This record gives sequence, structure tokens and C-alpha cells, in this order.
Amino acid sequence: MVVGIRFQLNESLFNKDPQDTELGRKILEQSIILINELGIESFNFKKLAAKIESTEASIYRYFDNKHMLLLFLTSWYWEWVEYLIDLNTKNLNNPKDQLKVAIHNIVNASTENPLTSYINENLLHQIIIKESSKVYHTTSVDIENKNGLFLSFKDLVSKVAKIIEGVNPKFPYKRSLASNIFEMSNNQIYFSQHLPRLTDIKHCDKSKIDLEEMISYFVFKILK
Amino acid sequence: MVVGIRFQLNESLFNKDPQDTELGRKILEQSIILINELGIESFNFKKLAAKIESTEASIYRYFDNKHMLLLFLTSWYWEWVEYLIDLNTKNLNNPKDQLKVAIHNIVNASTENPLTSYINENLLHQIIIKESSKVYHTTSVDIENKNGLFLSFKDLVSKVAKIIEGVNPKFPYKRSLASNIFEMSNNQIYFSQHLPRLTDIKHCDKSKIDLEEMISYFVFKILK
DNA sequence: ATTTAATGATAGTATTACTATCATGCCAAA
DNA sequence: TTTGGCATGATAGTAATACTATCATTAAAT
Repeated sequence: MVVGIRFQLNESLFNKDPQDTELGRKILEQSIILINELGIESFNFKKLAAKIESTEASIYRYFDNKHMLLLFLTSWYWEWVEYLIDLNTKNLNNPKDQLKVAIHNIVNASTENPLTSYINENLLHQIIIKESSKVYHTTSVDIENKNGLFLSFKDLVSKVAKIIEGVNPKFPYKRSLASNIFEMSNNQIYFSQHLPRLTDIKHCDKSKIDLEEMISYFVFKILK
Repeated sequence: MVVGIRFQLNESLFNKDPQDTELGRKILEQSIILINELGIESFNFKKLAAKIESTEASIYRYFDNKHMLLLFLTSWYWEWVEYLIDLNTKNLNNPKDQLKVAIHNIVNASTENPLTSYINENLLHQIIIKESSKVYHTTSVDIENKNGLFLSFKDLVSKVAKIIEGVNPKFPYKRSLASNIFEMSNNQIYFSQHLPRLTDIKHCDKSKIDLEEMISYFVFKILK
């Protein structure tokens, strides 16, 4: 069966790779819908089991807990963004163009043609915006980092930092600027939706266009 | 009894203002210590009750749940930062100097002389860095925002946006830049402590000095 | 035809996040 | 000095959560 692209994620993220089985893919598909509906706090495996007409026990065979499931989803998302950046910069030689494309893909990943039938990239992007920072703001961050659970995100930030280096080799804050692009991309959209006094981005059809323009403006001014 | 400064916070944050009573102040004092120790996820009112040798029921008389307590603590912190910015900019006429002072206070608030006997500002800053974004990344954000629960933070961001306007009246992204200063300040310190590949700030004695320098560099380059 | 792996069905347990009720003790007005 | 009221403490109870364990069933692989 054709189910689309498949990413090789760190094995500590799951007990059994959900991309490999029908039930696993159903868990991913429906958890994205349910986490969006309920928020990660009210979401639990009992509700998910009911939704997919399976059992809690079966879900636990894939993920130890909902934190791991969220970590899996965010890792999948960052792998996907990295894939898009690779794809769309491979024919570009000018670092400035590469950086523009990277920013475009970070902001607009979810509007690309979907690659994977059981992942709703738009809903997943909403989860990233609202919940992704919770995956590393935990007491277990150091152990999990040691076990490589944040590698997808760290590699992606490193990739963007490298492109920044191409634009301005003397710039001393490439990692911070790179990670800040991601934070800004998530937060400013969230603020436009829920706390509009905290942003200049208006909540409307063209929010992402405005956001991309703003981030480009910031980044290229800083790198000048 | 002298207990230091007292902020008038939105009444919906609590059932009974903890700043008014001995037990209330003990709740604030010890919750800051315990949230730091355990993280907000493992922290609960039962453990706090044990620590202050009181009961769960008594704590519930002040706060509906730990989310409200955290919201109270973060609001207190932002009120305090605003107080510091007001205090230290009131004799400055040059907007650039005002902005420098604002950035300094945002990054270094916790190193100021403590004003309130029962609040450990250093520990509270650590809570802000690690937990504060969780207070608005919830399903109830819109209702709580409507009830004014985020006013302290929104007013503070507006204040910084106003100073930015003074520096460059034509700059079109003052709110986004202002909120981003806060996000960057929290995240980059957190990354330096836990995910060093995501930042150029080294985790050391002078992290905050470096961070202040970096944020100033970013901000003034953007505003040029 | 038999083994094996995946899933389902069911039950149980410790902890969490409260809510309710009543007792106690202290301060302050009458 | 008594009385009333308010803050806190003590205790109990409940529904939901986050698992863990066990055994049965089914489907695919050899």
C-alpha cells in the first residue's frame, strides 16, 4: 500500500514504529486530529483508543505515554521541514536564496502538497505551533537529549545555521538566529490567533505571507 | 510586618489574594521552591501542603488549581519587570538608552536587589524561563485572555513596543519585536542550559551578559 | 498444520485533582 | 467577657487518569 514518505526516527521515541503497521498509522492519523481538538493536556490514550476503536493497551504497545507520541509527531514534522528545505535548495547556489527558501518552508511547510496519506500536515502544524515547546520544557529534557530524542530539531536548526553562515560567515550568532526563526515562526502565529496585542501579524488569510515577510526582513537586516 | 512590594494583580487569578496573609505568602514562597525542584508537571497541591505543613483544602482556598498559581507567579514576575523598567528609565530622555535599559532589566531582573522577602526572584526567573510559555499554550487561553489574566504580560510588551517606537517611529513590527525580545530572552538561556546546539550563548557565569549583548545587537541592527 | 506476532478484551491499581463536611482556634465587636 | 465570624486544619470521599497485567483471538508466515 502506498502511504507516502517514511522518516527514520530515533528508535527511543517509540516501542514499535507506528509507520510500519495499519494500526500504527491510524494512531498517528487520529491522534493529530484529537490533540488538535482537545489540546495535549486533555488528550489521553483512552480517548484515542475510543476514537480508533481499539484499546489503550494496544496504543501503549507503540508509545510509552502521550509525551512520547507528541515527541514523535514533532520529530516527524521537523524531518519533513528538513526534507522540504533540502528538496527546494538543492539547485540553488546563492546562500541568500537558500535562506529565503528555508524561511519560506519553515513558515509554509503545511501548505505544501501533502506527502503522507495518514498525516494531515495542516493540523500537525497547528500542534507544532501550540504544543511543540512543551516537549523540551520538562524535567527529563537532559536525559532525553542525551538519548537523541531532539536530534531532528537540532539537526534542522544546524542546517539553517549553516545556510546563515553562507550568507554572512562572520556573523557570530548563527545558531541563536536559526533557533529564533523557529520560535518566532511558531509564536507570532500563535499570538496572532490568541493574543493579538503581542504581535503585528494580523489573524487572516495572509498571516503566513506577512509572517514570512517579517521574518525575512528581520533576518536579512540582522545579517547585513 | 514588612514583607516588601505588593502588586495589584487581576482578581480572577486567585480566590483570595495570597499576598494578604501569612499562609498565602508561605504558599507563594514555598511553591516557587517546589516548582523549581519538581517542574510544574510533577508539582501538586498535596506536595505543597506537606511542605508548608498545611492542607490541600487550605491551598485551594487561595488558588483553584496549579495553573492559576503559575499564572499568578508569572504575572507577579512581569509586574516586577515593568516596575524595574519604569524605575530605571524615568530619568532617561533618549529612547535608545531607554531601550538598552529595558533589555537589561528583562534579561537581568533576577539579579536586582530583591524587593519582597517571600519571593526568591532568582528561582522565580528560572520558573519563567522553563514554564512561563505553558500558561498561555492551553485550550482556555481565549477565555482567560478575555478575563484579563494576561494583562501584566501584554502591558509589559506594549511598554517595550512604545520604547521601540521612540527609537524608530517608522518601524512596522514593534509589537512582534517586543514580544520576541521576551521569548528570546527565555529560550536562549534555556537552550544554553539544556540544548546547547540551539544557541551561541555558553552556559557559564556570564551567560546573561552575553545574552544581553546579543539581544541588543539584534534589536539595534533591526531598528537601524 | 503449526507457530508466531499483533491486537483485543477485561480487570485492576496507585495517584491525581479535586469537593465536602465538620472541628478548632483566634480576633474583634458588642 | 461573651459571642460571632472567619481562617485554617483534619478527615473523608470520588471520579478520572495513567498506567500494568493477563489471557483470548485472529491472521500471516513457515
